[in-house]
Amino acid sequence: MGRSPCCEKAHTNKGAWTKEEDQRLIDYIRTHGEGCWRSLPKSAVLASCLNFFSPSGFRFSAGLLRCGKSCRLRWINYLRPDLKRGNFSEEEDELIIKLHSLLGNKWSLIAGRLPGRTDNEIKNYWNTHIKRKLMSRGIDPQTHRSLNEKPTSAVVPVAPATTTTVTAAAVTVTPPAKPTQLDFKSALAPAQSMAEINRLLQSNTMKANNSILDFKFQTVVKAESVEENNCSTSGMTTDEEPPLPRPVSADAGGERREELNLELTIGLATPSSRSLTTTRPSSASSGNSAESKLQFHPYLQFSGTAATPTTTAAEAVCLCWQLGGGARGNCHCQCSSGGRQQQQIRYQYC
DNA sequence: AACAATTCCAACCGCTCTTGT
DNA sequence: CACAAGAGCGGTTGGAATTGT
Repeated sequence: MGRSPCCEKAHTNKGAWTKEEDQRLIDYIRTHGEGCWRSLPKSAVLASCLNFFSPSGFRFSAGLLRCGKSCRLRWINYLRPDLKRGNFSEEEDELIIKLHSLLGNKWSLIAGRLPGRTDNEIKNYWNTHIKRKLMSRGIDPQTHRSLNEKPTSAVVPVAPATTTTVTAAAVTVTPPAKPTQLDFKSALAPAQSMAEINRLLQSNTMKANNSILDFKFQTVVKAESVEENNCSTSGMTTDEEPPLPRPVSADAGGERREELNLELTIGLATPSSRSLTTTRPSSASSGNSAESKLQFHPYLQFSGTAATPTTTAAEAVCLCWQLGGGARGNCHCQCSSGGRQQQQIRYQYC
C-alpha cells in the first residue's frame, strides 16, 4: 500500500551474520543506543568511516550492509547483553504453558514475563519442545484441553480482542466496554480456578523475575434474559475463589451466560521485553514539545508500586541497565505517574 | 563412511499498529 | 483526514547440526 521497502535489497547482505557484522552493530549501539533501525546501517557505515578504529580496537573493514530490520532483530534476539542463553528450566516451561493458555500466541507478551528470553526464542521453544511435551501429556497445545475431550463450539482460547496501551512502564491490556468473553474451561486445566491461576502466576513470576505482576482476573457473572436460579450475582466482581465459569459458547443466546471480564495488566518486568526496550513515549521523538525533555530510557526496570494499577504511584525506583556489558546500575530517576487509571509513568533520562 | 531423515533455531517476510506531517 | 515512515509482531523458512539407517 504505497510503502517503500524497508531497505534496498540489492545492496544488503542476507543470511547469517558474521562476527565482524555483530561487532560493528554492538559498537554502534553502544555508542548511539537503540532505535532508528532503518537509518542504522547508513549511520554505521558513516561511523566506520569516521572512526576507522573503534574504541574497542575493532577495525572496520566495510559498512554494515544490512537492512535496519535485520539489525534490530539481530540485536534483540542475539546480541543484547541481558539475554539469558541456555536451556529453559522446568519453571520456565510451566510458566510458558500457563501464559500461553491465557494469552495464546502472544509471544512478545509471554517473553515479557520471562527475563532474558526473547519472543523468538520462546516461539521456537514452544514449537519444538513444549508442543510435544503437552501432546505427550495428552493436552492439545492450541486449546490446552485434553486431547480426548470432544471439541465444542469453536471457542478458541486466544487473547481477547483488546486495545493495548503500551507505556514506558506497563503494558495494559484493556478489555473492551463489553466484557471479554473467554472460554476458561477450555483455556485452562479443568481443575484450576481463577484464584488458583492467579496464585500460580503470581508465585511463578515473582520467583522468575522478582518484580511486578498484575494479572487480575475478575469473573463477571451475568444473568441474561431469564432470571434463572434467583441469580443475584449480576455484575459481581470477585477475586475470591469463584466457581469455575462455564464455557461461553458463541451462540449462547437466551441461556444464562457467564462472562469473564479479563482485566489483564502486565507490568513489564525486565529490559528483556521488546516492548519496553523499544517503545518510547511519543513525545520523546519530538524535539519541540516540552515533554521531549523527558526521554525514553531503553533499559529501565521499575520496582516498587509505581507500575501497579491500583496505586497513585508518585515515585518509582528505576534500575538502569547500562549499555555495554549489561552492568546494572542503580539510580533514582524522576518518575511521575499519570494517575491511577493511565499509569503513564515518565522519567528523565539518567 | 555415506547418505537420509529429523531437529532446531536464526533470520526473513509480510502484515498491523503507531506516530508524525 | 490521508498518507508515509518507522517499529513491532507472529508465522514461516533455510540451512546447519544431529541422529538414524
